[in-house]
Amino acid sequence: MTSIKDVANHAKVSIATVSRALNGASNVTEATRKRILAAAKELNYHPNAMARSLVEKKSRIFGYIISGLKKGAKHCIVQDTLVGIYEYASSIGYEILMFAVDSNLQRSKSYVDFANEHALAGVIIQGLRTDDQYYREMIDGRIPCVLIDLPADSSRIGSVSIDNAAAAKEATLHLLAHGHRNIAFMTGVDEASVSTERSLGYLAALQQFGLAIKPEYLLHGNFSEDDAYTAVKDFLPASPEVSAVFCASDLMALGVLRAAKELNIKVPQELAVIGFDDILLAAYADPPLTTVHQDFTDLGFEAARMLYNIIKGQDVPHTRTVPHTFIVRKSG
Amino acid sequence: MTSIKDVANHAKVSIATVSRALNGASNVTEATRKRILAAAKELNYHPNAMARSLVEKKSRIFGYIISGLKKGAKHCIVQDTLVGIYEYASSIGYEILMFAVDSNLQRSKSYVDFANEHALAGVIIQGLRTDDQYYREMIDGRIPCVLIDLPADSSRIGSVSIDNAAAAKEATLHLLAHGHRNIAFMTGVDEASVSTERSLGYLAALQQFGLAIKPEYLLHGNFSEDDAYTAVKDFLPASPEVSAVFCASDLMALGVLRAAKELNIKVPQELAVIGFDDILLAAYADPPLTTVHQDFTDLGFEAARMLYNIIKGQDVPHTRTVPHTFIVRKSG
DNA sequence: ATTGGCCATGGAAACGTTTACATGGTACCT
DNA sequence: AGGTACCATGTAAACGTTTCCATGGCCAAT
Repeated sequence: MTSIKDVANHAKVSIATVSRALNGASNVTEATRKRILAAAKELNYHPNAMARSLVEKKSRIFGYIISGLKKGAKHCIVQDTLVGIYEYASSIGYEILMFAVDSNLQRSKSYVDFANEHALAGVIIQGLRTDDQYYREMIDGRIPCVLIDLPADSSRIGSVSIDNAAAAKEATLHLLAHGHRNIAFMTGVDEASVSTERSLGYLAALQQFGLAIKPEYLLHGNFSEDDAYTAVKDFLPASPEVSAVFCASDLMALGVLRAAKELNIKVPQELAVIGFDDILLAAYADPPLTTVHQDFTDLGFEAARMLYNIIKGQDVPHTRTVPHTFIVRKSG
Repeated sequence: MTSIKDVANHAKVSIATVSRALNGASNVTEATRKRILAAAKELNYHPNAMARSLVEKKSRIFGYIISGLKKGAKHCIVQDTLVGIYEYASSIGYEILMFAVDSNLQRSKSYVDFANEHALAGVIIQGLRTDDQYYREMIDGRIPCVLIDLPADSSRIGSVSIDNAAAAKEATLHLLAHGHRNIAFMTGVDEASVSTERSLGYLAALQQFGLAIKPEYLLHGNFSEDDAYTAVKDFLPASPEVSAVFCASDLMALGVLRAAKELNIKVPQELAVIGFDDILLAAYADPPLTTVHQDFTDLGFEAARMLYNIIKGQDVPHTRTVPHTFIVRKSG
């Protein structure tokens, strides 16, 4: 590999000058800069990222830390988010290093160590529960963080998400407007803030219509298709007055759809079902799912953009709400 | 950050001994090793990846180079593959750095430069066409490569894929066994070896049944749902004798399904449709797609495993065929 | 004409590792 | 007892950058 030394020799200057010229420092004569640029190009020189990071004590790499990256996922959330992160990162010459935190994958090190070892410029965290073992240490550390779908409880870190409460309220209001009065809600997991936000939206809509809140209408699906299926399979026959189920995720809505089919309950005639996320399968479900669309690519892009702003010390808001869309299909 | 120096001071030894102890060199007394390990743990020491890579001239990072990572993909191939790569990489303490090559994303540098700058231990390449601008340079370079779904034309590099020709033959034989004699084939793009392999399998099956090959039955879908839709929309009405279409990808099969629906052609009664890949949507299509299942997570895992073997100089075969499964659903 | 200041460039340190080589002690062999 | 060989440990160089500080030339001001 050709190093800065080779360029220096070739251009008959010192390595210091080469470094300055290549990094756009002002104090280099135009003539020498040109000579250096020419030499660099001729020798096909590309700076060694590690040497640079070592001296700068900071790499030009974003960490993308995700929880729940596992085989056979029924959605492309990670991929879609990655596209957005990648798009922004590549526009500013940054790379993306992956880290998956998975309970059944015993890593020898935590993502905190991971971030430090590679002197990451910043990390984007997605899908993590706030009760995670290392969460506190990470966001209290010295490495800039942007959280996707997690609340930022410190002004030092960023947070990006859609307005989950508003979206959930919107969806519930849609059901209410169509005459539904006994609407069950399938929650995800309590440790995920999006889940509680969506519950809040659901409750707010009921309240707006002056409806009493029935705790027995809150079902627990753990963001899992199977758990939702099980929960609803017992619940629906026992509560025939329920005419609609609003699910905090499409995956759970799919489970509800499956249960309804097995119970011979017609969707949407006898039961309206609404999901959340608009994963790929939502449009292909039978019937196609009415749901809240969130654009994970946008979410990723905005997260990366915010991260870069934080790194650059820009004084920008550290919370960003990305628009969502309510999509009416056939299920409710 | 605590460095090796801190550990050395704390354990009252030189940094060289610390390095040796931590890297499991044999020539360290058990007593000092223990003392060093204790010191490292107490100080929460983690070696700086960049400093290490710099002196070793090789990082412990795999590059994952993909073509066609874009917003709104209708499949999770990248994500699924990533899971497999990640699983193996993390088991050996390696990380994954992403690189997307995309025509509409003008990167300032090529993936060859990318790999060199980061002194990647190796790269896994997926989705690339062999006529790519940098392909030759990359696989002829000094960085170990494993290709997914690309033929390895050199013994220095690895290649992982399913047996595309056999799978395509299997699918075509299935149609033939069900009485179909006029079977059209929807190809992907000629520059993708999987596409030509699948063509070969299709032709081999026809040949086995002693059927003449009709060039007009070869449709061009460019691996695109819309292109397949367009191609078949003209073709089907003009060729009523055709009773089956075998597509080199599920996405194209989806396009065919859509066209058939619009042409009021019943699938599978009037037209059998078979796809390839078994993407998530295949099972949810209407009717559910009969297709060839390939496990991208396995593919990724095997690619990473092979890459590591190559790096370690293991003398293993540089071509690996991962099992596929033919899945009969409702479409053909 | 001398001095002061600015500016382009160079020298060298520093970043945190690994590792080749040097060193000194201990145990074994003759 | 003297020498030798081995083994644990230390010293220092090297990896390729960036950047602080030094240097020297040139121009302008007195």
